[in-house]
Amino acid sequence: MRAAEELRYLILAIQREGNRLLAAELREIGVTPSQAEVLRVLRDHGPLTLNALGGLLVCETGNSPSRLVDRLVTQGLIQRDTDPVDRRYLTLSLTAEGRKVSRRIVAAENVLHEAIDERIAGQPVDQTIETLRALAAAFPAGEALARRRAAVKDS
Amino acid sequence: MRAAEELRYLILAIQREGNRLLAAELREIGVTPSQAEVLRVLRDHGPLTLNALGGLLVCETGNSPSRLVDRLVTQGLIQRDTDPVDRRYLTLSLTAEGRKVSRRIVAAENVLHEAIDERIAGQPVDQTIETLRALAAAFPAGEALARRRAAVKDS
DNA sequence: ACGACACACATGTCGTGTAATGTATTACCC
DNA sequence: GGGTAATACATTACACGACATGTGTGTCGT
Repeated sequence: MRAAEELRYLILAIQREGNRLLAAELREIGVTPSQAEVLRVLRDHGPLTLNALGGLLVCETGNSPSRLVDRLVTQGLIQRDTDPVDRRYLTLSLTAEGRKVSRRIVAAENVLHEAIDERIAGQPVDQTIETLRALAAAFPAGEALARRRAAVKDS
Repeated sequence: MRAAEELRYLILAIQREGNRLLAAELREIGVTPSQAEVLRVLRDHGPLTLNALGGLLVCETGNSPSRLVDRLVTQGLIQRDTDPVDRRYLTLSLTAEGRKVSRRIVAAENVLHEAIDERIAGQPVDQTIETLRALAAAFPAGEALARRRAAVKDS
């Protein structure tokens, strides 16, 4: 099998399985992996407009994550206010409940991350990350990651 | 950011973007990336039952890919017959049209694979693949890939 | 000032991806 | 042989993910 093809299928397989495992960890918290990412981004990067949030998400490239946010508002985890000076913009922020849930999400993610750490122990992980960064760099979702790294560095 | 977390998001980003690019290539052929995988597997691994097909797919782990096959049958790309000796089983095979489409799919995939090759040129790809194989090995979807490799080797 | 444009967000539609449940068919065991 | 369990597949329900399109809201040129 061609290297690019194997890479593609490996990445697909790992992504699916990681998502499944994370979903299982998050189930009792009552959020999905995508919803968890929104809460994590909102917790780490302050109040955001919908587009700014979308720009920091790896899931849901392209369009604004209106519906993703909808469900979190319905669950009382996110507060959504329209900006009074420019009524086109939303201001999204975590509610108290949302902050509480985001702490549990971090714990659930850590369970997955430790499972990953075990599986890749002894492998050249830094090399691998560098290769994958090169692959992701040109893509919108890769840029979202880079923006998050930059924002963390600033703070 | 922790290595496991960065790995997770990189893999998510690359998978999304790869899927988007492949979907764009496949659009004019009229199939989705998942449908393309079914046609490829069916082309490479002869007639299969639904469960056997599911065992070779990286997309759609777990359940039997009934719906996925449904649409391909509707499009006239797959022939679905019930096994006469054990009527629980299906026999899935490509139609003539399905074989024609599968050839166009290979060409579309090659466009993506060449784009990937360009992006990872100069990177230690073999190392990366080995690391990802270690990560995928324990998972059902990873086993699907291993089964496909084994089946190709046999033939 | 007003009309075209640009911008932010919302909505509709289609095809997954996953889990849970239902249904038909065969195998097993007494 | 008849009832029960196992097996293969189908169906349902929910939430995405992507694309296209719609709807308010503000900006800018004239």
